[in-house]
Amino acid sequence: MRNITNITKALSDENRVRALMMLCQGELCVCQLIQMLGLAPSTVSKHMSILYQAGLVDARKEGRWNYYRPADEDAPEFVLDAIRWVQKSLAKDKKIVADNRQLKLVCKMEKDELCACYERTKLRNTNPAARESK
Amino acid sequence: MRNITNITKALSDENRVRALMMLCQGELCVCQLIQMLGLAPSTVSKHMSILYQAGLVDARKEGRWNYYRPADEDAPEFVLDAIRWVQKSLAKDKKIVADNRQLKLVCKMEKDELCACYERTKLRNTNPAARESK
DNA sequence: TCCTTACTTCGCCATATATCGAAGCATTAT
DNA sequence: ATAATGCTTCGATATATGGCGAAGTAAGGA
Repeated sequence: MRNITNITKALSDENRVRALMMLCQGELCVCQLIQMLGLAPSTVSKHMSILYQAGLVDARKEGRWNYYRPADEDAPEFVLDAIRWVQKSLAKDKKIVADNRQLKLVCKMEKDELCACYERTKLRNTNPAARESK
Repeated sequence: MRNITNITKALSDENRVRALMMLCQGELCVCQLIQMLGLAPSTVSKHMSILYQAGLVDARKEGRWNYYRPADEDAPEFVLDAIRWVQKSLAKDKKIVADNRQLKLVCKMEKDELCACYERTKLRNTNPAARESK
């Protein structure tokens, strides 16, 4: 029961559903998901851990990057069925189709160009005024 | 997209999932659901309206009774698939099996015996002290 | 006509969730 | 060795959700 509601809870947020659908197009690092969702890194990280806890996605660490992908074939049947249901139900969804289009562009971007999501952090750390305030 | 998350939101609460699974055993009135879930009438009513808004259940009014049942064949495919997924995934769930057992007993109960859920209300209305306090 | 019944709606409260920025933690680059 | 990068964890806050009881409503019965 809890297994099932963990899945439905995980899928009850639009941004998490978008993330899962994007991963169905291919493995992505958190950087790319941040770019695509337009949310703070900490928020995206939280979303991914919820999807992970529900068993809907797998994770892989390579150097500094964390890559996520949908749960693979040896996941429980009810997990795979849930993923298939979302995929089937949203295949033609306007927002999802737009995401997939945008995703292709993001996947072509270089890593340093991509991680513009951290620009604010960079600015703060290299800003003398900000440093003084510590 | 919203259609889909309305469904996952509706299914993200254990009591609503239990209710839906019970309805899969056959149409039930709110009275019976209150008895089975052990929640306040207002709470159960709210839960049913959420399931209804998501399209997961249909409703029928007969006299004073409101009967609910799972969405039928002419509902959208993604709704039917969602119901089938829950049914399949929870067919052997301990809590659901126990519910189904208990449900058989509840279905045999008489209506007045059943609506013990309103006892507190009855007591309040027939209690002179309570009346005076108005 | 007035009461009871079977709900639903409303208003409230406690808890859960989504979001952010700050700080922490590995890993890689300088 | 130190700094930067990519991400996670923490703490705070605003909003959403689940729960209840009181009050409202519509139907049937006395």
